[in-house]
Amino acid sequence: MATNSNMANPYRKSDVHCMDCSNQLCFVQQFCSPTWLGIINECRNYSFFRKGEYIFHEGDRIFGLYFIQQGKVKVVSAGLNDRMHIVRLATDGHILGHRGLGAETYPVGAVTLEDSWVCFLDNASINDAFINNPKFTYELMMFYSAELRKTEMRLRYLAHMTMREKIAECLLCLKKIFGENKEDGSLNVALSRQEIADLTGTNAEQVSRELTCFENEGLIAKDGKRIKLLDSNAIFEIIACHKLNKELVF
Amino acid sequence: MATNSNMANPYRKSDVHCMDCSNQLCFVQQFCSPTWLGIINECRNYSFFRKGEYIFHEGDRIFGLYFIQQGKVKVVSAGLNDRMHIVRLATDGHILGHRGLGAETYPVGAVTLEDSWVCFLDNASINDAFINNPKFTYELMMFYSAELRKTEMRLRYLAHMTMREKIAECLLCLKKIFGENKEDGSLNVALSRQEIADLTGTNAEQVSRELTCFENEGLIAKDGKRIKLLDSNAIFEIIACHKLNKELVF
DNA sequence: GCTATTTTCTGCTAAAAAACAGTTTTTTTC
DNA sequence: GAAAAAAACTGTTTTTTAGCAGAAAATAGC
Repeated sequence: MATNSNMANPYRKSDVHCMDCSNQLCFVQQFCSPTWLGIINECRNYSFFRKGEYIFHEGDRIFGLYFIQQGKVKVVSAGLNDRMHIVRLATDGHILGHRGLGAETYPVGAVTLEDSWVCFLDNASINDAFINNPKFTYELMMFYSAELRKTEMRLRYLAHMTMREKIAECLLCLKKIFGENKEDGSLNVALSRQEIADLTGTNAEQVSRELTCFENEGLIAKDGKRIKLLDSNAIFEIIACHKLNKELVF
Repeated sequence: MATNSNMANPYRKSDVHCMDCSNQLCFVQQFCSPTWLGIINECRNYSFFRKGEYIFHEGDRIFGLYFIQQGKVKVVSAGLNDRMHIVRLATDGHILGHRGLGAETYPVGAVTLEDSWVCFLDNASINDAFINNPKFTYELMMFYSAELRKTEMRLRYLAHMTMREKIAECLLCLKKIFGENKEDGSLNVALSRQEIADLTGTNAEQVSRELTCFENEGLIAKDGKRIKLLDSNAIFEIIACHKLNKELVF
């Protein structure tokens, strides 16, 4: 519930034109026509969020779509007695606030895991972009369909895996989404034990215990929140019995 | 693993033109131009699947998209030692085989829960339809985005709910998807205890036990596979503590 | 309509996971 | 750099869930 000037008034122009944006993964940059890129550049809002701030809250009215220009975000949903569930993790080029049309409210909230720069496009602009950029609409459809498939697979894994397996799967997912540090090889994201628990549907104690096990088995090295996967193949072996599609999930 | 003539050669023409199809929920009928409806009517394949038959198997190559004209289908994924997981349930107007483009394989299989009639459109036709019907592409994008949101919510529930809660949620979902019989008020779908277990991520014994509890508490009436919800509100109360969005899930 | 087969139910036991509690370590704040 | 606060760790207890087994009921086959 942190307040900052950007939340109250998250409408700031970027000095950089969409055409010159460093984020090559942005759907707008990739699939909108040059003409439209200019239009979108004018109507978009660029804002900065400090670590731990809400980009939007669960229950907020939907005004448009958010594109992560640079940063790391967790998409959360409030659960039983203050318990949070992390629905999804997102980083550079990812989209937040699916289905930014109509007068509905967000079923989830979005909180930054570290300082992040986010572009915002309101419903009207997005709608115009859809009408005038069939390629953009098509690619977004393909993106959602791929995301749906991935989420359906995760649903299956979470329903049938043990704690140990879920935590192993989580570590591989974190590697896939955020990558590893080039210098020391540790995961490019620092989550608390509680956040890993919120992600896997267990509790912080269990995560702590299991990570200690993994370390004793030589699968990982840990230094506080920084975790390094020493043997990804061996970690994958833990969940291999579920016959999951490596290309699909990781 | 049943074999029938339709599986080997599921290419049969329907006597009914797409324009006159009784399924008003079909995306093609709703959002393609009249001209394109004629083209699609010519290139689609209409086939019949008896109860328990596979429409496609996990790992099959993707050749196109399936539209359920009439029937009930479970989308499944094989798990640990013969255990199945039901990823999703589908009925009239629903789409099977997301992302029917490219040379990938299905991450899931589809099995009919009862006799069903299914339309099939191959990749090339679907692609042509996308290019020439922006409205169709747009609506499909919206559909996937809504499905994604629903699946993300389900992911959250399954991660944090107890067995009792999961089974309660499942019953309400079944009511939402298949509706209730007008005559006796029972759910319009007959799943085995094992299938309910595959849907909720538990086992048949647990489901049996919990349904007996629900019956003793006056929440449901059951007669074999036919289940009747006697007090939907009381069932919802079981999961109300998870603060789930009633409109979103049910 | 009877028999065989499958499904469902229910009690019991074993295993897994959650909850609690207290200690240690790390991080934050002044 | 010390004190306070937060996070992480670890042992123990309690609760929940899974697995097994056998009886009862329902369904299918002849």
